[in-house]
Amino acid sequence: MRRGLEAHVVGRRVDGAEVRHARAVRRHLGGPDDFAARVTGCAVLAARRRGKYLWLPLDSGESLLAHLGMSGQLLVQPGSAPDETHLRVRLRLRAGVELRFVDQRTFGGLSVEPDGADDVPARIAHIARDPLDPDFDDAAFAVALRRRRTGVKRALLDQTVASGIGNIYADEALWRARLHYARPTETLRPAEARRLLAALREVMAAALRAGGTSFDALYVDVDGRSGYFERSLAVYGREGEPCDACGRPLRRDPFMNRSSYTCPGCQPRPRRARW
DNA sequence: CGCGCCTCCTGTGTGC
DNA sequence: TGCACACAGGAGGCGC
Repeated sequence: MRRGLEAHVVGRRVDGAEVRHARAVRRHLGGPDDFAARVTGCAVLAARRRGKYLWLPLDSGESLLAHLGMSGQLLVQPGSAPDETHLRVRLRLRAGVELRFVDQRTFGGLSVEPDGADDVPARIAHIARDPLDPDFDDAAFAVALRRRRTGVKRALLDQTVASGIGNIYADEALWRARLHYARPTETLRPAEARRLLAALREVMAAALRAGGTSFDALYVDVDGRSGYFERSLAVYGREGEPCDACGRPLRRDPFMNRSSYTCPGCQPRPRRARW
């Protein structure tokens, strides 16, 4: 998504903005009209990402911050294209081209934010670097993990420990690292923390190469194209199917009002479990 | 202060 | 056939 914005949006000026659903800009403190006023007339200088947040630094000194939530899309569309059913915000870039925020479930949203330290909007200063970031601190990650008093998957989903990891990539990385999701973080040995970090990087890099994980038409890039990483999933969504490593049937457990997928052979539940 | 539960939202699939 | 409900889940707020 970020690469698509870099190719199609960076260097353009926003000629106009239309907020069609106020909830899509609920994190913008000034409200929908202020949002539209703050993006209109601004040129887009870059396309940046930290974890699951994307932002476009503007020549006004502020940034247009986006989170896609579960179902959000940023689409570059000709203005002549019919409005999508769940079109929430329309930005007119130049004659005939629009950047559209489309979001069925409206968990995502846009806002205009002042910058903070490290060229990151102050609003997301609490979001850690993601494991593919060149400045990610491996040793600090291991320390932060061990300091937590919770299960390892809960810690992975906490974006202040490391970012960019959601339910799918957590399950895939834990399987590769042969760790159960309920393993207490404080019992992780240094070698296990290193194995987990390496697995996270493998999964995230492979998913990026594949263009992301697209279960249906909701998960697309700015051109509306799906990724194909779901074909490479080892455990997620594969309840009852044989484990690629040992052949035992994969299991699904309820976890935090969602699901965790594990191999009972490769990832035995720890005697002391936290979840 | 830190952990963990709850809520927001809508479309799809399933079971009765 | 139609209704009810489970499920998908990121993240912030808040209770303990």
